[in-house]
Amino acid sequence: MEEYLSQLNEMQLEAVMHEGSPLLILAGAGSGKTRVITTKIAYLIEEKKADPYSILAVTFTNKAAGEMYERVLRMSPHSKGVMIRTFHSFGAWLLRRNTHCAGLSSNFTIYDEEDMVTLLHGLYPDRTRSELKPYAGWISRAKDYGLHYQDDLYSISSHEDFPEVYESYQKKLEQIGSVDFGDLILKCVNILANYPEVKDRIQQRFSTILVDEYQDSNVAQFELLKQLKGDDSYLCVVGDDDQSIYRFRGAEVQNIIDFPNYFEGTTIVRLEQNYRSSENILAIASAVVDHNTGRLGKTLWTDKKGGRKGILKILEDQNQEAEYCASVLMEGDIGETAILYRTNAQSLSFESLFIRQGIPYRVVGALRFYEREEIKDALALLSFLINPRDEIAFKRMINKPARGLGKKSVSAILEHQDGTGKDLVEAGYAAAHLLSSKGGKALKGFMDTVRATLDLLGRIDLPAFIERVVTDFGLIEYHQKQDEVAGTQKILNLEELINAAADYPGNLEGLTLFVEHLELDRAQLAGQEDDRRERVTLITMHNTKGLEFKRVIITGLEEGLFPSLRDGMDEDIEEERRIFYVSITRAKEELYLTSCRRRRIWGRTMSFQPSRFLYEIPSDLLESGGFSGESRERDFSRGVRVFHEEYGPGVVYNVEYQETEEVVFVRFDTGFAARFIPRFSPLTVLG
DNA sequence: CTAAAAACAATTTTT
DNA sequence: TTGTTTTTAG
Repeated sequence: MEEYLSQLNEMQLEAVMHEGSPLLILAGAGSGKTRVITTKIAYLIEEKKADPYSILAVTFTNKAAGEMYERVLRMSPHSKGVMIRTFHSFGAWLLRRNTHCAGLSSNFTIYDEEDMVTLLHGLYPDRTRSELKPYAGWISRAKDYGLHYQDDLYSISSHEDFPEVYESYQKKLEQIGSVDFGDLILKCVNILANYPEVKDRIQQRFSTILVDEYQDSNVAQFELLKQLKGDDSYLCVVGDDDQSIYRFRGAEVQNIIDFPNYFEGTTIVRLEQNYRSSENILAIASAVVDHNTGRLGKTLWTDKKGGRKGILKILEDQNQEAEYCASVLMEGDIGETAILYRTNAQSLSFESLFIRQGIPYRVVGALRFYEREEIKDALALLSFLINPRDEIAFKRMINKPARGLGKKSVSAILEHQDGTGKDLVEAGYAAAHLLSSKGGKALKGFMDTVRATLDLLGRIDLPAFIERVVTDFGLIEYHQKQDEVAGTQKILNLEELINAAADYPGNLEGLTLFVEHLELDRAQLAGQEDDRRERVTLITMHNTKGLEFKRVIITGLEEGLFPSLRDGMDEDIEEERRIFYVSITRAKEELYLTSCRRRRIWGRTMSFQPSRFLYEIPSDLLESGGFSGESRERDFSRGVRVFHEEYGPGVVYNVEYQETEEVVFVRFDTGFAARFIPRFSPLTVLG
């Protein structure tokens, strides 16, 4: 322990040794905050003889939780049993142990946003999924803010019918016996608030609570923290307002500012020495984030003087961008390089080039394994076995593959179930006689398979069980055909799913846990081989939080893509800028920035201007000089004001390329819209 | 009821 | 452009 403590600087040591009052650590990027937390946990156990079971540490991704646990285990031999989880996974844990307080059955399943939309669609069949999608978003957001359907929801959505949609959604969800992500937090808050005996038990168990990435906690999570902290509990949170990048998900920076107000006597420790990046890279990051207002403000410094300047490259299109990245990879350590992008879809051009050139890569959390059709199918079957009231899972799988049970059969079963409190297996058997003899037989067959497979649970190991499930319900055969027709590899994915179950016990608890982990962790199976050496990392900017690489290439620095422009509110731009800040500060030694003039989106080639962020980097920090000081180029691009001799002033709302010809779409102030080929038409850009 | 055709949705970021 | 869902014709 001595050795670990001796590696810390003065402020870090203060944070580790601190005890008593609540502690707020304001930790800049690369200032060793994870080291501080892990050392603090190890110190509590080894030096202060704290019981590992009394310590709860909360992080924001499962990956971070796993890494933190590993590190603690390495430092402290007695630390087995420390609970390190994400907020949501902790919520699921607490909820499963107290289902009776929340009106849930013990084996609830967890719905993601797609399932939410499906449920809403079942409730409002006349509306399209895309009409209902915003409602799902608003419900999630409302829950992030701790709001129930009885509360004033105007701040979430001013839509007249939102409260009633939320209400019917919530009631349906509870009837089915499932929860969504928001419920994992909200229901816990309710239980702790309404059941003092549960609250006492939990507060007594977790006398020490630590929260990482506190700037990304939302209001509901803050409420949960307040409930969890007893009079004698020790609470320590670590955060950086400049790295708050989940506002869209309800993250509330205000939580940091409010922390000392709510928890009286809070001690604040600042960590401002950066151990990761060179002086130049840090200067770029600081220059950029300086453009934000409303920061708590802190000055990062490093003793790694100088270093290489940033390298900015303007490319024609995404293919050139990928080729440029490949050339950068060739001249350095591939395993220590990461390619960052704003949207998952951007990984495609890199992947296809790297496959052709044989460059080894790994994609972090992309094309979400668990969102694939076959995986969701298998998961739906398993969910239905766990919770036979799960209507969403039931509807998805009852006629897949086709067994002659269509809409009519489904509504017959549901009607039969209505109000009886029966689960869908009972209701299915009971409703079988209402169908045609063929349909009744098929329905009984399905339900028999349900019972027969459930009977196997506990007798064979979990991978074998899941294999039986996907085989016996005909899923393997179904997707095998699909594979042959479409040349996909769905069977391979199903096999991967089966293998992933190997670490779980072959009983109902094991199965429930397995499904829960898949639901809570999108990246579960995607990044299996974790050895970083020899592979370049392809990753979204959001996913890089907490990671570091010698060389970082930030791609797609184009206005409209990054910053992503939706409605262009200032607050949104500031969040985008923080995302840029997070991205830059991942780099230890070299930072590359690329921007394309054209990019193919949805099969259409669109023209882009360089990101405004590039103009915020001082020229002397970039090797080839930068844009700063230059005024942004005035050319035909989205949002630019133009003038036409005949139609007057207007705004460009789109630019496309047809072959090599630039086509500009203009909406004039009169309301008239038209397209022009600038080479031929009298269109001028207004200054 | 099934299979083919047409319509629709996706590209912001994630637990 | 791509894959999935809904509509339609048989």
